[in-house]
Amino acid sequence: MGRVSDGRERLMNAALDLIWEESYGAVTIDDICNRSKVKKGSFYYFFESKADLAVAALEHLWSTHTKPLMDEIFSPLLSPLERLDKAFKRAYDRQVELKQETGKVLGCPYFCIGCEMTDQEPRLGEKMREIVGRKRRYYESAIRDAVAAGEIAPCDPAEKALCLMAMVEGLLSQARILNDTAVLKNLPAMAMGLIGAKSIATPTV
Amino acid sequence: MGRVSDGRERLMNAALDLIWEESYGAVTIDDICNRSKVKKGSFYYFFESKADLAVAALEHLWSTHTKPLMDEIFSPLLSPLERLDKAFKRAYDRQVELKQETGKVLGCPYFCIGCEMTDQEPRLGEKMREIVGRKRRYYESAIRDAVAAGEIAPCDPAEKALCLMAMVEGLLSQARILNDTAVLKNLPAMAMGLIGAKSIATPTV
DNA sequence: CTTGCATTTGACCATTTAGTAAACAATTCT
DNA sequence: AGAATTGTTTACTAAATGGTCAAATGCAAG
Repeated sequence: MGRVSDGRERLMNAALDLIWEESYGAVTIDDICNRSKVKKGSFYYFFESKADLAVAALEHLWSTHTKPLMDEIFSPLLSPLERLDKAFKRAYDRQVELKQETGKVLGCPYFCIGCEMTDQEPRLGEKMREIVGRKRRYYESAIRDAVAAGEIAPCDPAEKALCLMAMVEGLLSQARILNDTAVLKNLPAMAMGLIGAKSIATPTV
Repeated sequence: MGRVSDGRERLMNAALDLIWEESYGAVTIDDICNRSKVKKGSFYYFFESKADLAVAALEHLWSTHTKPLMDEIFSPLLSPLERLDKAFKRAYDRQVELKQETGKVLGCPYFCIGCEMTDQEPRLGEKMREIVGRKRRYYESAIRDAVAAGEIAPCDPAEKALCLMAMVEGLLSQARILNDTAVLKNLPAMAMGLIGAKSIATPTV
Protein backbone atom coordinates (compact mmCIF):
# COMPACT_ATOMS: atom_id res chain seq x y z
CA MET A 1 0.00 0.00 0.00
CA GLY A 2 1.03 3.60 -0.45
CA ARG A 3 3.14 5.07 -3.19
CA VAL A 4 5.73 2.97 -5.02
CA SER A 5 9.24 4.05 -5.91
CA ASP A 6 12.53 2.91 -7.29
CA GLY A 7 14.28 5.80 -5.54
CA ARG A 8 16.00 3.51 -3.13
CA GLU A 9 17.58 1.49 -5.91
CA ARG A 10 18.44 4.54 -7.98
CA LEU A 11 20.28 5.90 -4.97
CA MET A 12 22.19 2.67 -4.44
CA ASN A 13 23.22 2.45 -8.06
CA ALA A 14 24.29 6.07 -8.28
CA ALA A 15 26.25 5.81 -5.05
CA LEU A 16 28.02 2.71 -6.23
CA ASP A 17 28.93 4.16 -9.61
CA LEU A 18 30.26 7.36 -8.14
CA ILE A 19 32.15 5.80 -5.25
CA TRP A 20 33.71 3.19 -7.48
CA GLU A 21 34.79 5.71 -10.09
CA GLU A 22 36.09 8.27 -7.62
CA SER A 23 36.25 7.19 -4.00
CA TYR A 24 34.02 7.13 -0.94
CA GLY A 25 35.51 10.31 0.43
CA ALA A 26 35.23 12.24 -2.81
CA VAL A 27 31.50 11.70 -3.23
CA THR A 28 28.94 13.86 -1.44
CA ILE A 29 25.32 13.18 -0.70
CA ASP A 30 24.43 15.96 -3.11
CA ASP A 31 26.45 14.25 -5.85
CA ILE A 32 24.52 11.05 -5.28
CA CYS A 33 21.21 12.89 -5.31
CA ASN A 34 22.03 14.67 -8.55
CA ARG A 35 23.12 11.51 -10.32
CA SER A 36 20.08 9.57 -9.22
CA LYS A 37 17.61 12.43 -9.68
CA VAL A 38 16.44 11.94 -6.14
CA LYS A 39 15.95 14.99 -3.93
CA LYS A 40 17.80 15.23 -0.66
CA GLY A 41 14.60 15.00 1.33
CA SER A 42 13.99 11.61 -0.27
CA PHE A 43 17.56 10.55 0.38
CA TYR A 44 16.98 10.96 4.09
CA TYR A 45 13.65 9.25 3.77
CA PHE A 46 15.44 6.10 2.57
CA PHE A 47 18.79 6.26 4.35
CA GLU A 48 20.25 7.65 7.52
CA SER A 49 23.62 8.69 6.11
CA LYS A 50 26.08 8.18 3.29
CA ALA A 51 27.65 5.29 5.19
CA ASP A 52 24.26 3.68 5.62
CA LEU A 53 23.59 3.97 1.89
CA ALA A 54 27.02 2.61 1.03
CA VAL A 55 26.51 -0.45 3.20
CA ALA A 56 23.16 -1.13 1.55
CA ALA A 57 24.55 -0.48 -1.93
CA LEU A 58 27.44 -2.88 -1.48
CA GLU A 59 25.26 -5.62 -0.10
CA HIS A 60 22.90 -5.00 -3.00
CA LEU A 61 25.75 -5.26 -5.50
CA TRP A 62 26.82 -8.50 -3.92
CA SER A 63 23.41 -10.13 -3.93
CA THR A 64 22.28 -8.96 -7.35
CA HIS A 65 25.53 -9.22 -9.31
CA THR A 66 28.54 -10.68 -7.58
CA LYS A 67 27.00 -13.69 -5.90
CA PRO A 68 25.09 -14.94 -8.95
CA LEU A 69 28.19 -14.43 -11.07
CA MET A 70 30.42 -16.26 -8.60
CA ASP A 71 27.93 -19.09 -8.33
CA GLU A 72 27.96 -19.44 -12.09
CA ILE A 73 31.74 -19.25 -12.42
CA PHE A 74 32.38 -21.65 -9.57
CA SER A 75 29.72 -24.11 -10.66
CA PRO A 76 30.53 -27.68 -9.57
CA LEU A 77 29.69 -28.73 -13.12
CA LEU A 78 33.13 -27.48 -14.09
CA SER A 79 36.37 -29.01 -12.94
CA PRO A 80 38.05 -27.07 -10.12
CA LEU A 81 40.77 -25.74 -12.39
CA GLU A 82 38.26 -24.73 -15.03
CA ARG A 83 36.40 -22.72 -12.40
CA LEU A 84 39.50 -20.85 -11.36
CA ASP A 85 40.63 -20.24 -14.90
CA LYS A 86 37.19 -18.92 -15.76
CA ALA A 87 37.28 -16.61 -12.78
CA PHE A 88 40.59 -15.09 -13.85
CA LYS A 89 39.53 -14.65 -17.44
CA ARG A 90 36.29 -13.01 -16.38
CA ALA A 91 38.17 -10.62 -14.14
CA TYR A 92 40.28 -9.50 -17.07
CA ASP A 93 37.38 -9.23 -19.49
CA ARG A 94 35.38 -7.23 -17.00
CA GLN A 95 38.08 -4.62 -16.62
CA VAL A 96 38.45 -4.27 -20.37
CA GLU A 97 34.70 -3.76 -20.55
CA LEU A 98 34.75 -1.14 -17.81
CA LYS A 99 37.58 0.69 -19.49
CA GLN A 100 35.53 0.90 -22.66
CA GLU A 101 32.41 2.06 -20.85
CA THR A 102 33.93 4.57 -18.47
CA GLY A 103 37.39 5.22 -19.83
CA LYS A 104 38.81 3.99 -16.56
CA VAL A 105 40.13 0.73 -15.18
CA LEU A 106 38.22 0.58 -11.93
CA GLY A 107 39.51 -2.56 -10.25
CA CYS A 108 37.50 -4.31 -7.55
CA PRO A 109 35.00 -2.13 -5.69
CA TYR A 110 35.06 -4.21 -2.54
CA PHE A 111 38.82 -4.06 -2.26
CA CYS A 112 39.17 -0.38 -3.10
CA ILE A 113 36.45 0.71 -0.73
CA GLY A 114 37.68 -1.78 1.84
CA CYS A 115 41.15 -0.27 1.86
CA GLU A 116 39.80 3.23 2.11
CA MET A 117 37.27 2.54 4.81
CA THR A 118 38.62 -0.14 7.13
CA ASP A 119 38.76 1.93 10.21
CA GLN A 120 36.31 4.73 9.60
CA GLU A 121 32.59 4.05 9.38
CA PRO A 122 32.63 0.80 11.37
CA ARG A 123 29.56 -0.67 9.71
CA LEU A 124 31.01 -0.15 6.28
CA GLY A 125 34.35 -1.65 7.27
CA GLU A 126 32.54 -4.62 8.72
CA LYS A 127 30.55 -5.12 5.52
CA MET A 128 33.70 -5.05 3.42
CA ARG A 129 35.37 -7.64 5.62
CA GLU A 130 32.28 -9.79 5.26
CA ILE A 131 32.15 -9.57 1.47
CA VAL A 132 35.89 -10.04 0.95
CA GLY A 133 35.60 -13.12 3.16
CA ARG A 134 32.76 -14.49 1.03
CA LYS A 135 34.78 -14.10 -2.14
CA ARG A 136 37.71 -15.89 -0.60
CA ARG A 137 35.58 -18.87 0.23
CA TYR A 138 34.87 -19.49 -3.45
CA TYR A 139 38.58 -19.66 -4.21
CA GLU A 140 39.25 -21.78 -1.17
CA SER A 141 36.63 -24.30 -2.08
CA ALA A 142 37.85 -24.63 -5.66
CA ILE A 143 41.42 -25.14 -4.47
CA ARG A 144 40.33 -27.76 -2.00
CA ASP A 145 38.45 -29.57 -4.75
CA ALA A 146 41.44 -29.31 -7.07
CA VAL A 147 43.68 -30.91 -4.48
CA ALA A 148 41.12 -33.63 -3.79
CA ALA A 149 40.87 -34.34 -7.52
CA GLY A 150 44.64 -34.57 -7.77
CA GLU A 151 44.68 -31.66 -10.22
CA ILE A 152 47.23 -29.70 -8.22
CA ALA A 153 49.77 -30.54 -5.56
CA PRO A 154 48.55 -30.77 -1.96
CA CYS A 155 48.57 -27.47 -0.04
CA ASP A 156 46.68 -25.54 2.61
CA PRO A 157 43.64 -24.33 0.67
CA ALA A 158 42.92 -21.43 3.01
CA GLU A 159 46.45 -20.11 2.72
CA LYS A 160 46.58 -20.65 -1.02
CA ALA A 161 43.26 -18.89 -1.51
CA LEU A 162 44.47 -15.89 0.45
CA CYS A 163 47.53 -15.72 -1.73
CA LEU A 164 45.69 -16.21 -4.94
CA MET A 165 43.21 -13.51 -4.09
CA ALA A 166 46.07 -11.25 -3.06
CA MET A 167 47.62 -11.66 -6.48
CA VAL A 168 44.40 -11.08 -8.36
CA GLU A 169 43.41 -8.09 -6.27
CA GLY A 170 46.96 -6.75 -6.30
CA LEU A 171 47.01 -6.85 -10.08
CA LEU A 172 43.59 -5.23 -10.27
CA SER A 173 44.78 -2.47 -7.99
CA GLN A 174 47.86 -1.85 -10.07
CA ALA A 175 45.74 -1.79 -13.18
CA ARG A 176 43.54 0.82 -11.52
CA ILE A 177 46.48 2.92 -10.41
CA LEU A 178 48.02 2.81 -13.88
CA ASN A 179 44.62 2.92 -15.60
CA ASP A 180 45.90 0.22 -17.90
CA THR A 181 44.49 -3.22 -18.58
CA ALA A 182 47.81 -4.42 -20.02
CA VAL A 183 48.84 -5.22 -16.46
CA LEU A 184 46.12 -7.86 -16.42
CA LYS A 185 46.86 -9.37 -19.80
CA ASN A 186 48.28 -12.55 -18.41
CA LEU A 187 46.52 -12.57 -15.10
CA PRO A 188 45.05 -16.00 -15.92
CA ALA A 189 48.43 -17.50 -16.77
CA MET A 190 50.10 -16.01 -13.72
CA ALA A 191 47.35 -16.93 -11.32
CA MET A 192 47.16 -20.49 -12.60
CA GLY A 193 50.93 -20.64 -12.31
CA LEU A 194 50.67 -19.67 -8.66
CA ILE A 195 48.59 -22.72 -7.88
CA GLY A 196 50.82 -24.95 -9.98
CA ALA A 197 48.56 -25.41 -12.97
CA LYS A 198 48.44 -24.20 -16.54
CA SER A 199 45.88 -21.78 -17.87
CA ILE A 200 43.49 -23.45 -20.26
CA ALA A 201 43.99 -22.27 -23.84
CA THR A 202 40.96 -20.62 -25.37
CA PRO A 203 40.58 -20.22 -29.14
CA THR A 204 40.99 -16.61 -30.26
CA VAL A 205 37.71 -15.36 -31.75
CA MET B 1 68.38 34.97 6.08
CA GLY B 2 64.98 35.50 7.64
CA ARG B 3 63.14 33.29 10.04
CA VAL B 4 63.67 29.50 10.03
CA SER B 5 60.93 26.92 10.39
CA ASP B 6 60.21 23.23 10.43
CA GLY B 7 56.56 23.95 9.68
CA ARG B 8 56.80 22.54 6.23
CA GLU B 9 58.07 19.22 7.50
CA ARG B 10 55.64 19.12 10.40
CA LEU B 11 52.84 19.56 7.88
CA MET B 12 54.14 16.79 5.65
CA ASN B 13 54.52 14.38 8.54
CA ALA B 14 51.11 15.15 9.98
CA ALA B 15 49.46 14.84 6.59
CA LEU B 16 51.11 11.51 5.94
CA ASP B 17 50.19 10.07 9.33
CA LEU B 18 46.60 11.13 9.06
CA ILE B 19 46.08 10.14 5.45
CA TRP B 20 47.69 6.78 5.97
CA GLU B 21 45.67 6.02 9.07
CA GLU B 22 42.38 7.22 7.68
CA SER B 23 42.33 8.11 4.00
CA TYR B 24 42.99 11.10 1.79
CA GLY B 25 39.34 12.01 1.56
CA ALA B 26 38.69 11.76 5.28
CA VAL B 27 41.39 14.22 6.26
CA THR B 28 40.76 17.97 6.15
CA ILE B 29 43.24 20.80 6.02
CA ASP B 30 42.10 21.78 9.50
CA ASP B 31 42.90 18.28 10.76
CA ILE B 32 46.40 18.52 9.37
CA CYS B 33 46.89 21.96 10.89
CA ASN B 34 45.73 20.80 14.30
CA ARG B 35 47.94 17.73 14.31
CA SER B 36 51.01 19.66 13.21
CA LYS B 37 50.32 22.74 15.36
CA VAL B 38 50.60 24.89 12.27
CA LYS B 39 48.01 27.59 11.69
CA LYS B 40 46.01 27.65 8.50
CA GLY B 41 47.64 30.84 7.34
CA SER B 42 50.99 29.09 7.50
CA PHE B 43 49.61 26.08 5.69
CA TYR B 44 48.81 28.26 2.71
CA TYR B 45 52.18 29.93 3.03
CA PHE B 46 53.86 26.58 2.38
CA PHE B 47 51.38 24.78 0.14
CA GLU B 48 48.73 25.60 -2.40
CA SER B 49 46.29 22.86 -1.48
CA LYS B 50 45.86 19.54 0.25
CA ALA B 51 46.80 17.76 -2.97
CA ASP B 52 49.94 19.83 -3.26
CA LEU B 53 50.93 18.95 0.29
CA ALA B 54 50.17 15.28 -0.28
CA VAL B 55 52.39 15.16 -3.35
CA ALA B 56 55.24 16.78 -1.43
CA ALA B 57 54.69 14.55 1.60
CA LEU B 58 54.78 11.36 -0.45
CA GLU B 59 57.89 12.35 -2.33
CA HIS B 60 59.42 13.27 1.03
CA LEU B 61 58.52 9.90 2.49
CA TRP B 62 60.07 8.20 -0.49
CA SER B 63 63.34 10.08 -0.40
CA THR B 64 63.86 10.09 3.36
CA HIS B 65 62.58 6.62 4.22
CA THR B 66 61.59 4.32 1.43
CA LYS B 67 64.46 4.79 -0.97
CA PRO B 68 67.23 4.43 1.64
CA LEU B 69 65.48 1.37 3.00
CA MET B 70 65.06 -0.19 -0.42
CA ASP B 71 68.68 0.53 -1.28
CA GLU B 72 69.76 -1.22 1.87
CA ILE B 73 67.46 -4.21 1.40
CA PHE B 74 68.33 -4.65 -2.25
CA SER B 75 72.04 -4.19 -1.73
CA PRO B 76 74.11 -6.01 -4.35
CA LEU B 77 76.21 -7.35 -1.50
CA LEU B 78 73.42 -9.84 -0.88
CA SER B 79 72.47 -12.61 -3.26
CA PRO B 80 69.35 -11.81 -5.30
CA LEU B 81 67.22 -14.26 -3.36
CA GLU B 82 68.48 -12.95 -0.06
CA ARG B 83 67.43 -9.46 -1.11
CA LEU B 84 63.93 -10.56 -1.94
CA ASP B 85 63.58 -12.64 1.18
CA LYS B 86 64.75 -9.73 3.25
CA ALA B 87 62.23 -7.43 1.57
CA PHE B 88 59.35 -9.76 2.41
CA LYS B 89 60.42 -10.24 5.98
CA ARG B 90 60.81 -6.51 6.47
CA ALA B 91 57.35 -5.92 5.08
CA TYR B 92 55.90 -8.27 7.65
CA ASP B 93 57.92 -6.91 10.55
CA ARG B 94 56.98 -3.37 9.65
CA GLN B 95 53.28 -4.09 9.79
CA VAL B 96 53.61 -5.79 13.16
CA GLU B 97 55.47 -2.72 14.37
CA LEU B 98 52.78 -0.39 13.04
CA LYS B 99 50.07 -2.42 14.66
CA GLN B 100 51.80 -2.07 18.00
CA GLU B 101 52.32 1.66 17.57
CA THR B 102 48.95 2.66 16.19
CA GLY B 103 46.70 -0.30 16.89
CA LYS B 104 46.12 -0.61 13.17
CA VAL B 105 47.58 -2.59 10.30
CA LEU B 106 48.08 0.20 7.80
CA GLY B 107 49.40 -1.56 4.70
CA CYS B 108 51.35 0.32 2.06
CA PRO B 109 50.70 4.06 1.89
CA TYR B 110 51.60 4.34 -1.77
CA PHE B 111 49.21 1.63 -2.80
CA CYS B 112 46.32 2.70 -0.59
CA ILE B 113 46.52 6.32 -1.62
CA GLY B 114 47.19 5.28 -5.19
CA CYS B 115 43.97 3.28 -5.37
CA GLU B 116 41.97 6.08 -3.82
CA MET B 117 43.40 8.86 -5.92
CA THR B 118 44.19 7.52 -9.37
CA ASP B 119 41.81 9.65 -11.25
CA GLN B 120 41.20 12.64 -9.03
CA GLU B 121 43.95 15.12 -8.31
CA PRO B 122 46.03 14.38 -11.40
CA ARG B 123 49.34 15.41 -9.87
CA LEU B 124 48.83 13.09 -6.94
CA GLY B 125 47.84 10.21 -9.19
CA GLU B 126 50.91 10.83 -11.29
CA LYS B 127 53.15 10.81 -8.24
CA MET B 128 51.73 7.51 -7.05
CA ARG B 129 52.28 5.93 -10.45
CA GLU B 130 55.84 7.17 -10.33
CA ILE B 131 56.59 5.79 -6.88
CA VAL B 132 54.89 2.47 -7.44
CA GLY B 133 56.97 2.16 -10.61
CA ARG B 134 60.16 2.84 -8.69
CA LYS B 135 59.38 0.14 -6.18
CA ARG B 136 58.69 -2.33 -8.92
CA ARG B 137 62.11 -1.73 -10.43
CA TYR B 138 63.82 -3.01 -7.28
CA TYR B 139 61.94 -6.29 -7.52
CA GLU B 140 62.53 -6.53 -11.22
CA SER B 141 66.25 -6.05 -10.90
CA ALA B 142 66.58 -8.66 -8.16
CA ILE B 143 64.62 -11.16 -10.20
CA ARG B 144 66.75 -10.52 -13.25
CA ASP B 145 69.86 -11.05 -11.16
CA ALA B 146 68.44 -14.22 -9.67
CA VAL B 147 67.79 -15.62 -13.12
CA ALA B 148 71.26 -14.62 -14.30
CA ALA B 149 72.79 -16.31 -11.26
CA GLY B 150 70.79 -19.45 -11.97
CA GLU B 151 69.06 -19.16 -8.62
CA ILE B 152 65.60 -19.39 -10.12
CA ALA B 153 64.16 -20.67 -13.38
CA PRO B 154 64.25 -18.31 -16.37
CA CYS B 155 61.27 -15.97 -16.69
CA ASP B 156 60.25 -12.50 -17.80
CA PRO B 157 61.54 -10.37 -14.90
CA ALA B 158 59.17 -7.47 -15.59
CA GLU B 159 56.15 -9.73 -15.56
CA LYS B 160 57.32 -11.65 -12.53
CA ALA B 161 58.01 -8.45 -10.64
CA LEU B 162 54.52 -7.16 -11.38
CA CYS B 163 53.09 -10.39 -10.06
CA LEU B 164 55.26 -10.52 -7.02
CA MET B 165 54.42 -6.98 -6.11
CA ALA B 166 50.75 -7.72 -6.70
CA MET B 167 50.92 -10.55 -4.21
CA VAL B 168 52.78 -8.55 -1.60
CA GLU B 169 50.55 -5.52 -1.96
CA GLY B 170 47.46 -7.68 -2.17
CA LEU B 171 48.34 -9.35 1.11
CA LEU B 172 49.12 -6.01 2.72
CA SER B 173 45.76 -4.69 1.60
CA GLN B 174 43.93 -7.68 2.99
CA ALA B 175 45.84 -7.29 6.24
CA ARG B 176 44.71 -3.67 6.36
CA ILE B 177 41.10 -4.51 5.60
CA LEU B 178 41.06 -7.23 8.26
CA ASN B 179 43.34 -5.24 10.58
CA ASP B 180 45.20 -8.46 11.20
CA THR B 181 48.87 -9.26 10.67
CA ALA B 182 48.16 -12.99 10.72
CA VAL B 183 47.41 -12.69 7.00
CA LEU B 184 51.06 -11.78 6.48
CA LYS B 185 52.53 -14.48 8.67
CA ASN B 186 53.88 -16.50 5.79
CA LEU B 187 54.19 -13.73 3.26
CA PRO B 188 57.91 -14.54 2.86
CA ALA B 189 57.29 -18.21 2.22
CA MET B 190 54.45 -17.54 -0.20
CA ALA B 191 56.26 -14.82 -2.10
CA MET B 192 59.42 -16.88 -2.41
CA GLY B 193 57.27 -19.76 -3.57
CA LEU B 194 55.85 -17.59 -6.33
CA ILE B 195 59.28 -17.05 -7.83
CA GLY B 196 60.16 -20.70 -7.42
CA ALA B 197 62.52 -20.44 -4.47
CA LYS B 198 62.43 -21.27 -0.78
CA SER B 199 62.35 -18.69 1.99
CA ILE B 200 65.58 -18.65 3.93
CA ALA B 201 65.14 -20.00 7.44
CA THR B 202 65.96 -17.51 10.18
CA PRO B 203 66.67 -18.68 13.74
CA THR B 204 63.89 -17.78 16.15
CA VAL B 205 65.15 -15.31 18.74
C1' DC C 1 71.17 47.40 16.09
C1' DT C 2 68.61 47.83 12.28
C1' DT C 3 67.12 46.36 8.04
C1' DG C 4 65.18 42.86 5.18
C1' DC C 5 63.25 38.63 4.72
C1' DA C 6 60.82 34.44 6.27
C1' DT C 7 57.38 32.93 8.99
C1' DT C 8 53.32 33.36 12.08
C1' DT C 9 48.93 34.67 13.62
C1' DG C 10 44.09 35.39 13.98
C1' DA C 11 40.35 37.22 12.22
C1' DC C 12 37.63 37.01 8.43
C1' DC C 13 34.60 35.60 4.12
C1' DA C 14 32.28 32.54 0.85
C1' DT C 15 30.96 28.18 -0.28
C1' DT C 16 29.81 23.63 0.35
C1' DT C 17 27.78 20.21 2.94
C1' DA C 18 24.87 17.54 6.12
C1' DG C 19 20.68 17.39 7.90
C1' DT C 20 15.50 18.98 9.05
C1' DA C 21 10.62 20.11 8.61
C1' DA C 22 6.31 20.48 6.83
C1' DA C 23 3.37 20.68 3.10
C1' DC C 24 2.15 18.07 -0.97
C1' DA C 25 1.20 14.00 -4.23
C1' DA C 26 0.24 9.36 -5.47
C1' DT C 27 -1.25 4.86 -4.43
C1' DT C 28 -4.06 1.21 -2.21
C1' DC C 29 -7.36 -0.63 1.06
C1' DT C 30 -11.95 -0.44 2.96
C1' DA D 1 -15.17 8.18 -2.07
C1' DG D 2 -12.15 8.79 1.71
C1' DA D 3 -8.72 7.14 4.98
C1' DA D 4 -4.28 5.49 5.64
C1' DT D 5 0.14 4.84 4.00
C1' DT D 6 4.09 5.69 1.29
C1' DG D 7 6.98 8.66 -1.21
C1' DT D 8 8.27 13.66 -3.00
C1' DT D 9 9.43 18.41 -2.91
C1' DT D 10 11.05 22.78 -1.47
C1' DA D 11 12.96 25.80 1.34
C1' DC D 12 15.50 26.26 5.22
C1' DT D 13 19.36 26.03 9.16
C1' DA D 14 23.78 25.15 11.21
C1' DA D 15 28.20 23.61 10.85
C1' DA D 16 32.28 22.49 8.50
C1' DT D 17 35.50 23.62 5.20
C1' DG D 18 38.50 25.99 1.98
C1' DG D 19 40.69 30.00 1.24
C1' DT D 20 42.43 35.19 1.96
C1' DC D 21 44.76 39.05 4.07
C1' DA D 22 47.25 42.43 6.55
C1' DA D 23 49.53 43.13 10.50
C1' DA D 24 52.79 41.21 13.81
C1' DT D 25 56.85 38.58 15.03
C1' DG D 26 61.40 36.53 15.08
C1' DC D 27 65.95 35.68 12.83
C1' DA D 28 70.29 36.63 10.61
C1' DA D 29 73.40 39.11 8.09
C1' DG D 30 75.47 43.70 7.19
